[in-house]
Amino acid sequence: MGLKEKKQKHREEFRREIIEAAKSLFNSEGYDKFSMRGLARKIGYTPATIYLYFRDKDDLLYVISEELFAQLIQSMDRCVKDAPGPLEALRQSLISYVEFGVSHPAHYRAAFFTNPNVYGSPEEFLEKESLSRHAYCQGRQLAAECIAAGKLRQMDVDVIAQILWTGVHGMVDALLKGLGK
Amino acid sequence: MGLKEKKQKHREEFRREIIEAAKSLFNSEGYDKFSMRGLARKIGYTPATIYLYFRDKDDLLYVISEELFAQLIQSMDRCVKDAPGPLEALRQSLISYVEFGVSHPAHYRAAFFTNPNVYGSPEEFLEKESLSRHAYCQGRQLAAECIAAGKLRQMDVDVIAQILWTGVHGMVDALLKGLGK
DNA sequence: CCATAATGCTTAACACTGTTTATTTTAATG
DNA sequence: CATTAAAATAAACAGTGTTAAGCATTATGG
Repeated sequence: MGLKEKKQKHREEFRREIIEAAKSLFNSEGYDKFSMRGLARKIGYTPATIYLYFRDKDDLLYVISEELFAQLIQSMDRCVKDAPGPLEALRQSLISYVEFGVSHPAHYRAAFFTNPNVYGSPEEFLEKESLSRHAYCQGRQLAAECIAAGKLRQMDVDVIAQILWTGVHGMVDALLKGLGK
Repeated sequence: MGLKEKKQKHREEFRREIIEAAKSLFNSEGYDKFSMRGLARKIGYTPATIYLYFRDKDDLLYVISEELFAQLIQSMDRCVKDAPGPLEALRQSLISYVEFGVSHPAHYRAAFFTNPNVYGSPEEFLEKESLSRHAYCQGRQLAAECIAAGKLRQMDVDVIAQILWTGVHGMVDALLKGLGK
């Protein structure tokens, strides 16, 4: 009987409503001002209701972050498609990472600057198959292709990938802090 | 009469006691678990007492951070003294920055990864004459000397300084997250 | 059609947080 | 010793994330 499916749909629509409200609140109020109670107020429900749709605050933030990383991956894919070669693809991907970071400050902060992290401990991050991790691996893949094509000096792929990520991440952080003057 | 001075000394000794307890609690419990109430419990006083010695939580964290930056500056000075030339001095200073960061994770997080920041808004950071800022300027000075000595390509000092800081900061962040495998 | 079961939501509480005000205790001074 | 100044506190305010218990409303099986 299709009633149960309709129930399920209703449930997921409400989930979406919460996520969208959370995203909006998150962007307007910033990470530290964001609260479950405030979100509940915004959607016109009791705080406890949110917990029927999300395990806890971290779960909600995780879902939001993952959706943003999906966007980043899309953007990186576009870079790869449009680029004439692997080096340019890598270059543009790194640029799109920085753009991604600076255009979603609160989310970027939540994903990378806070503790306890929404992506759990470093070990959990490495084990769990998140979109965040997927984006990183995609960057590493690009670097590998550059090495294979002789466009980048021969070296450990993980080393170069981490150097590159360290660079763009530091860049984003500096820009978010307004240290780029 | 020297009694008032002795009062003052007592006051400062108590301040130190709070700072030391806070530092210890900070390192053992981490940034997010640190609380004024927990600190008060630790030193055997009421939370309100701390507010007779520090304006608020941010003030206390600021003082702690500044003391750590004083250490960093000392370490950088040693690098400059021991190095044979400006380039090596810069190199060693950058290394000591990373070492500084990874050996004081909770403090580093508080100083750089949280919002609201203990160093206030980016504008306030640039205006206020903090030791944090002093350390940065010292690094820039080293870079300038390298350029002057022809050891570094001629370019805008602020640009190279920010590139370097971005690099080591990203490095520390990656290491703190355990992404260095 | 109605009793039963399940669902969705809320109320109320727990255990915290930072911070302030008024009050009491403690210590120093005239 | 009484008075005054300083230090510490109790109690409250306003907020946080989270959960267990209760109350409706809705769907289902007899």
